[in-house]
Amino acid sequence: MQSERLPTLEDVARVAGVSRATVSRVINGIRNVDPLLHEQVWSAVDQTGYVPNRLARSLVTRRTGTVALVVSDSETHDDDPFMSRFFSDPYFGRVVGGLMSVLRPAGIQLALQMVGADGHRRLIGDLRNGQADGAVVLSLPARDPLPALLAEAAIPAVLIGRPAQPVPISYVDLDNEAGAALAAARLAAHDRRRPAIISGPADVPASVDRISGFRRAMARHGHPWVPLESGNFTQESGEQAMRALLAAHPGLDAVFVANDLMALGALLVLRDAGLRVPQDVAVVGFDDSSAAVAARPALTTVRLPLEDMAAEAARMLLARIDDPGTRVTSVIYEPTLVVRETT
Amino acid sequence: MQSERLPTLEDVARVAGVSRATVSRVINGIRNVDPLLHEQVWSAVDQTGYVPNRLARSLVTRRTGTVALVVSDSETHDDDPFMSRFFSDPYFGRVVGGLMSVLRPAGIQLALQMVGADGHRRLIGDLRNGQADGAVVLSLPARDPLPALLAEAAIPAVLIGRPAQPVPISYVDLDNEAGAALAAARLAAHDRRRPAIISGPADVPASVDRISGFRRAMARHGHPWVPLESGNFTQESGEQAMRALLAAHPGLDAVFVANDLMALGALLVLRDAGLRVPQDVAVVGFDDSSAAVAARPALTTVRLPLEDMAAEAARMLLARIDDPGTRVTSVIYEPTLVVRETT
DNA sequence: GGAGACTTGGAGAGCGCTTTCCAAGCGTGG
DNA sequence: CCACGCTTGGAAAGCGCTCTCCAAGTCTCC
Repeated sequence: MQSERLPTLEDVARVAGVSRATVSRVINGIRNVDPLLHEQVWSAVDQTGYVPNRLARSLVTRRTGTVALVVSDSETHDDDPFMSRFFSDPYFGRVVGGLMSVLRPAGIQLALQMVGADGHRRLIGDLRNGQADGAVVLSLPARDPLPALLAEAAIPAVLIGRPAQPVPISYVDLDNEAGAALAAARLAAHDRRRPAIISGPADVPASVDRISGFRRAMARHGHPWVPLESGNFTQESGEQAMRALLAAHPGLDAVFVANDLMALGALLVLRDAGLRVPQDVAVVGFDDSSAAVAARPALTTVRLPLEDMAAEAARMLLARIDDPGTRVTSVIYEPTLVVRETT
Repeated sequence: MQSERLPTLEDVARVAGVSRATVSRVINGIRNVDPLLHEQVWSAVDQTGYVPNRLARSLVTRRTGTVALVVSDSETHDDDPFMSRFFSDPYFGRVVGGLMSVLRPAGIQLALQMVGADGHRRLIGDLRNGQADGAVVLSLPARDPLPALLAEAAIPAVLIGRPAQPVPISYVDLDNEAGAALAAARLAAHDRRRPAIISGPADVPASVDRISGFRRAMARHGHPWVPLESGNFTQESGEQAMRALLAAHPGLDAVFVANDLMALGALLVLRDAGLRVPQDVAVVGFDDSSAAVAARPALTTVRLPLEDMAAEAARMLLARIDDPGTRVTSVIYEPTLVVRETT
């Protein structure tokens, strides 16, 4: 890597018999260059095997051709195993896939940035002086100061998921309330009378919305109150919640679970309890992740088009980078219900 | 982001009343600086809110503090949906998690690089002139030219998974043969007499080893030949393979499946065919991914300690970056069998 | 045929940082 | 008391690139 010196613009210029500036013009596709020289330069580039040095270029253009995927988790620390759990969750992969689908064709790199309780200041600093042109933020904890800091520093950024406190930053999200209502409607239509909820953490916006959406819709269908047990989006927590629910409300005949992984856990517990799904208890999940298809019985679930959302976030970010004057906007996706075997 | 100019070394120097060089020394922790000045400099840093510009620093030091995670897939193109499938596979997340566990404490960034059929040359160029200090390579296709190119360009790199052709590059891998043998032993011990294999693509080294390891071990146990059907590591392909196997060998009583996702598919098909697992047919998977625990019945599987492997790869890479003279070495992990309900 | 407008190439000044080289300041021993 | 060696700070030369100026050359039109 450091062995012999790599060819530079200067070298190309020498071989082509022109000045550095001319080579730069040709390479960056600026007109006003004699076709003949144009030709000469390219052949010199071939000859020398020249590749522009991105660092040097970025230093002057103030553009890196990189965006950061910031995974913010101000509540845990570096040695916390939570992070690895997060990465193996399908959620992370879907987001990366979605981002890549628009970033890659645009020739933009994705840099992964994790930031814990302390790193905020540092992150902002790095971002500001050219680590990346902008950031897509996956903000995990409820009261994360990061979105506000980003807005304040005027760093182009797009959040995936609505921030807990209103902040002047663009975001993409799903209409979680509507999604939950969809689930409720399905359950009510099949005449379930004793529904329950397994929710996510009580302080995450998405979680809150799913709960209120479900409860509100159920109220409309004549069930003013729905018991709730909350988990943390892992399969294991889903199992625990299901057990607790079963103990407290043995007669329940429907469960709305705030994500598929927890629903998977719930399914296992129901099975172990000798309850048939969907005959005895109907289950609706949320996300439509690969887990939903893999589940037995296959899970009816609210589709969260995460890949599309991430792709849209990437597009919004790119637009904002191109023109910082772009207005702060948010895109809310409409959920759909994917009916499979558990309802 | 571009609004007002960020403080530079120069600014700090002015505030502290010393020269640029001195500030640089203090910041980079070089001795030989009067404690008094030392103090003054740091307070000036605080005062100005100075953050060193990584780009400028990298340009001169030739160190970026970034390593690339290269996902190489020379056989598909940009618009191929294969990639998104890959990202949602737990495999990707586990690797990222493992890498991060050592990179993050070391203060090193991870940049995601995807490279398709054409991008090799460009990638090498970018890597050579300082996109990253080194690369961890996830090489998907069988005859990928990338490892050889990296070796030739003398770029610090570590592969995850043995390359198809021998190449002078370090790698981490699992002893796939031994893993398959473990599965075979388990099956034989439970007196299964009609085993079958669902393998991965025939040209991927890991796949080949798992097949030969299983067959060899089974031969030792008195089953000289084992029928095989191959898939592509997706759940769906697992289903297809299982169906084909069932059609061709209705009497089979054991299946060794080359990864958990395909095993999940196999399980579903067996269930639909009215076969009980493990009573009628025993199933052993490979990977010990989250899918194995989620499966019903829970999947007996060969554990692939991917997080550990990725972490080790990161450590090896870091060592090699620090001292390019480090010898090319490979670390082979020993597999273990995780017994659950399917055997 | 010459002045003005336009095209095209080159010189050079940085972008923000590190690091070598040098000079000044200090203490010591002869 | 002066020569010598050591410590410590500063000046300046780049790292590889872009891009603004400016000069030279070409063309057009009166």
